[in-house]
Parts: sequence; C-alpha cells; structure tokens
Amino acid sequence: MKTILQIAFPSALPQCFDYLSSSHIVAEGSRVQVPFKQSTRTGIVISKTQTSKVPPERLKSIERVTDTEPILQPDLLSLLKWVSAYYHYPIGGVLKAALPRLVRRGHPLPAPLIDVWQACGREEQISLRAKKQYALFKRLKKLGSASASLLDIEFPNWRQAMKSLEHKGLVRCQVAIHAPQSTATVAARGHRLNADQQRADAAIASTIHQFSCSLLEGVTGSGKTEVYLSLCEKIIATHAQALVLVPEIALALQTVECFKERFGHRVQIFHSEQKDTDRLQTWVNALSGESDVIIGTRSAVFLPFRKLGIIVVDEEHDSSYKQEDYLRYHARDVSIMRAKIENLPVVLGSATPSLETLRNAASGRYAHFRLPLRIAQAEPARMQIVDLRAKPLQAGLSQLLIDKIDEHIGRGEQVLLFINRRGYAPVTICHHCGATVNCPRCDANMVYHQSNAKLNCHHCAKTMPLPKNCASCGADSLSPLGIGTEQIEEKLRTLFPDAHVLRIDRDIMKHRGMLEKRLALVRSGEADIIVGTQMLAKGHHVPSITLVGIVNIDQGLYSADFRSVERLAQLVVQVSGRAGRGEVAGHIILQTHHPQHPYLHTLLRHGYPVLAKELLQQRKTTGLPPYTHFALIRAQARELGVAMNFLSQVEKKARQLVQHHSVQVHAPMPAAMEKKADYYRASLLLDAHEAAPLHHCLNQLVPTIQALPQTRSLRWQLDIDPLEID
DNA sequence: AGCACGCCGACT
DNA sequence: GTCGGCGTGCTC
Repeated sequence: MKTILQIAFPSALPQCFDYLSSSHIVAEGSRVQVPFKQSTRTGIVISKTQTSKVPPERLKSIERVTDTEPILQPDLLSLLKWVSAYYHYPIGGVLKAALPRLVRRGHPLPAPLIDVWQACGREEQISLRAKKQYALFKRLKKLGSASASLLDIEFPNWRQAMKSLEHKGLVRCQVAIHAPQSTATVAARGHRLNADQQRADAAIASTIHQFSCSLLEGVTGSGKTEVYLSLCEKIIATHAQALVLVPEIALALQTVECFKERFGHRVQIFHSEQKDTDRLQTWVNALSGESDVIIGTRSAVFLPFRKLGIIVVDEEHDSSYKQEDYLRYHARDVSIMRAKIENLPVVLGSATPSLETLRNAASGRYAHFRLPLRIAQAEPARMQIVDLRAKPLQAGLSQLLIDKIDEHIGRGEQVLLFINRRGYAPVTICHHCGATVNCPRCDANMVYHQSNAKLNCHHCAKTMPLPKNCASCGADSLSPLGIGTEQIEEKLRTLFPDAHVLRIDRDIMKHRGMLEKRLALVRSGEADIIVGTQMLAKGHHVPSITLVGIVNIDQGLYSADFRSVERLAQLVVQVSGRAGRGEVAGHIILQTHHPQHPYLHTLLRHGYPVLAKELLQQRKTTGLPPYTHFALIRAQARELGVAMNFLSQVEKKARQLVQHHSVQVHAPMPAAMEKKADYYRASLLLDAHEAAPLHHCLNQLVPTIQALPQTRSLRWQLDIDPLEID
C-alpha cells in the first residue's frame, strides 16, 4: 500500500494537502518541495496515512525532500499539533508562527556556527571618520570577545563595520566551543546560593528528567536569576540545552549578561527584531545542539532544540507572552505543554505571579518556592499614598511628590515617574464649545505629541497637524486636557532645570537603538529623573533609583477590564522593585483620588500575595478566569451591523451545539471602542467551568463558522483564554 | 493565502 | 469595441 503524506504549508491555508511520497523515504516533520498549482512550494510533513479523501489519480508526488534530517522532532511536532488543536487554528498557521521566514521559504539550512569576535589590533589604526568601527572596536576590546547575539543588541548593523575591521586585520573571528564546567570549577567559582535559593534549586534539580512545573516567587533582587543559572548549569552539564523566555529582549539585557558571564558565548538570543539570516543561524544552532542556552521572546518557545533540558519563563505574569494577532497563543502555557511533552522541568519566575499561576500553585499542581530575601538590601521599599483630592497639581504632580523629587535628586539619587499615557495630553478639547478632536478612523481621541508636533491616534496609524480652529464651532481655543509622559517631562525640565530628565516610552522605540541608549543612561546614573510608561516596570534593578512615583493609579482601580486590579498591583510591586540603594530603602509614592480603596489598602498593608488571594476569591464567586475558561470570538467589519449579524448567527449555531449548561453562550456585544481603523468591532463570549466541554463545542463550532457565507466579507478570530474580553 | 476565472462599467 | 474592477472558488 502506498504511503500518503499529509503536508501543511506554513501559511494561512486552512487545511493540509495529501501527496504521494513516490520513492522517497520521508519522516514526519521533514521539509519537502511539492508541486502546488503551477509552482513548487515548501511544505512540512505533518503525518503519514494510507488513505486520502482526494481520489488517487489526483494526488501528486513530492518533488524532493529538502533536508537530510527532519527539521521538527516528533515531540516538537506534537507540540505544534497541540497548539493547533487548543487554539483551534490551522496547523499551517501554527507553522507560520513557529518557523523563521527563511525556514518556511525552503531556504537551505546553514552549518551550525557561533562566531565570536576578538580585537587584535590598536584603535589608532582606525580612521577617525569611521565612528561605527571605532565604537565597535573599543567595545570589543573592553569585552575581550563577543558573540554575534551580544553585538546585535548594542550595535544595529554591526556586521558591516566588523567586515571592514576584519579586512584591516583588527579583529578576528573564532568559533565558540562547548565547555561544560566540571562541578569542581563551579564550586571554586563560588556561586553560592542562600537557603531559599538552594531549596528551590535542589527540589527542581532532583527531578531533572521528568515534567515538573515550579513557581519561583521572589521580588527583584531576591536572586531568581541565580536559581535559573544554577539549574541551567546542571542541565548543560548533561549536554542538554536550556530555553529562557523573557518578555522583551531589550529589557532583559542584564539577564543576558548574567548568562553570558556564566556560560560564555554558547548563550544566544532569539527575537523577532533580528535579521532573517541571524534568526536562521540561531535556529540551526538550536537544532544542531550548538547553543547551550537560548534567551528569547515568546516565539522562541517553538525553537527546535536538539535536546531541550529545561524551560525558564521569566516574569511569567507579563502580558507580552500572549500573541495578540493571528495565532493567539500564550508562550507560558505553550512552555508548560512543551515541558509535559518532552518530560522536563519548567520554571515560572515572577515577583508578582499571575492569578492563573497562583491558583495552580495553591492547588498543588505546581511546586511553589518563595525567595523572600532581598539580597544586599536591609529594608523593603516604603510605600506612601498621596491623596490628590482638592490638591493643586502641576502637570499631575502633587507638591509632595515634587518636593520628594527635589530631595532625592539633591542627594544625587535617581527618580522614576510612571504615567500610563504616551504623548503630551490624551485629549485636545475646545475651550469654547467642549468638542474634542477625534480620530476620523477610530472612536478615540487624537493625542498631541510634541515629538512630531502632530495629533496622533494611538489605535491606528493616523496623524494630523494640530488644527488652528475647532472643527465644530470654529473658535481658536483648542487646548490640551489631561497629562501624558511628554507633558510631565516638560514640566520637570522647568521645575528642575539642572536635572537630566529622560523619557522612556513606546514612542522612543521608533528610533532604532534609542531604548538601549536611554536605558544605558539610566544605568550609568547620568539620568536624574526618568519619566515613562508601563514598559519601564519591566526593566531591571537600577541601584541608584531611590524614589518611584506613580502619577495616577485611578484607572487601574476603576476599569471595566476584569484584570485591571491584578495588573495595577503587579505594576506597583514591580515598580517598588526598581527602588532602593544598598541599605537605603526605596520610597514609593502612589498618587490617587481614591486613597480609601480597599484593594489599595490590602496591597499596601498585606502585600501582593494577600491581595492576589482576595482577587482569586472574587474571580471564583463572579465566575471569571482562572475559575472559568473563556473563548472569545471577535469580528470586524466596515459596518457594525455586519459584525453583529455575523455574531448573532454564530451565537445561534453555538446554542444549537451546546448541550446541558456545560458551556455558556453570551450575547454578542459591540466593543467598548466600536470603531477602530475604520472597522467596527464586536465580540461573542463563550465560557465554561471546565475546559473540555468548551473545546468540544469549539471543535464543532469553528468549522460551522468557517462555512458561514458572511465569513468572506468580514474578519473574525477566535481568542482562547483572552486577556481582555472587549 | 494567492491566483485564476468570470462577468459588468469607463476609456483609447 | 477593450481594460480592469474585485466576487468566487480551488489548490492534494
């Protein structure tokens, strides 16, 4: 009997295609070149069968097998199939998310290689005009040697400059070699763990060849990284590899450096901003076993390790682990499934674990280790609430906060200010008639930004010049309303003319390398006052920051989003981890109009774990995740009616499918922001106490939806375990 | 997803 | 009379 290969194309094509293997011997997980329509395409063999729904005379044969070995080992292929089933997403689309572009396109795999660069000349030999070369050379000299992935972070487009330097004979390239440290060397190096770290390390390491999931809960500076390092060291000693997931690579530089210092050049990084060829090389290095540790962002969870030994998910509560477009997977959850499939330990680290993870820890499903000690820090940060009611404010800052800033920078210490609004002011309002300037494409305000001197929409790409006159009454009295990062930056410059004020938000990321540059200024202590958004909370410990102000926490306390309090609490705790120098306790100031809010009190008096317990209890009684499983169907169309009609149709079909009351089908709802980028949005929520009936229902519902005729004229997505249900 | 096929409006 | 608009349907 002839073998039939089910082949998926790494694209949005919704189904697999059957091919004959001809005389080839093909393993599952192999890349193959196949005739498709009039051309040849690269596909992946998903499974082998004997039968096909397609009549045999219409089956074509594969042209050739692309590689000598399958690129996906059985375990990884199983994981991808699980992702496809769990998120109800075609396997081709999963492959698209999981494989680097060049692999998808059938590019031949390069030989495994980790190149390490070394300086071997004197800087006088570089012409003064070659600034890039000079900077690169000096850095290299300081580091001694550096691998590509390290240089990547600091020097965008470094390869060109390096080529020139190599030509002049000023640098040379070597290959990193695997050098596992003997236990004796490790002990001699004195990587001593404290009692709490040791307990976690020993417990996790004791079952290194079987699945376990452990929560490592500890504040910044409690030494989570030391535990990761110790575990990875043990894994590498068994010639297995380690995967370390981080929310954002630019903000994980300190972690990367710790790993480089400990394990040398066979530590590599992997993230979506890398060049295609670099990503491919790292991917191949994982596959061949060339790299020992890979530190990467969420898509790294799909790397084809030759022999994976451990997965670490750092800052597991971070929402950037959830992909928010096409395949809406959660890299933390995928990590846990990967660890299960491959029988290895997974470690979830956070100072502020997600409620999902805390519930699993409390129920005993995960091991729970706490690292309460703050290394080299006597006192925890002191938190203070400032009641904003009826107080005069300058750009949203109370006098008390301004005085404190003055005091701290006067002592040569650094200050961090958080405000979750980019731009100058969130609203531009007409002082004459009260009309606001809105985005023509979205139901949202236009936000004035000084950086481009324009009004920008934060929900689409729309920008416009600031109009002179109000569009509805014609008066020339448009004025900014509310406070954004830029306005605080400006105010601080006038209040503290001698201080070095630095702003860090998404806007500065438009310029390549700017974030890294500014973070370096923070770390070197040159910046006195740092103003920024949420993203600053993810940065690492900066020892000379002693004061942190959160300009306004009220939105976090009163938001329609059921996760907003959890997120606010995480922010506050993460932020307090940024403050404090040596024996000097950090000072945290929270500005609010609701100083009596019960959650705020719980957080300040009893800390995150107690608040989390309260929030979990509340989620339980109100039937919210993690006690209820959510699936959200979103629809977008040029008219609201089209989206709503479609969802009503889906609702009807869903109700037909649901037996008993195991799955609840809610009514379709327009999104809070109905129109975004000229599309009207609406959503339909399904929930269930247990995951199984929900997925059972979706297994039938999704094909039904695909068959609906409206599906051609509108966009829709299914979001499993959505972070937001709007 | 692409890409061809197919049937109706404004142009050299 | 054509060129081309994107609606529909197929790819093993």
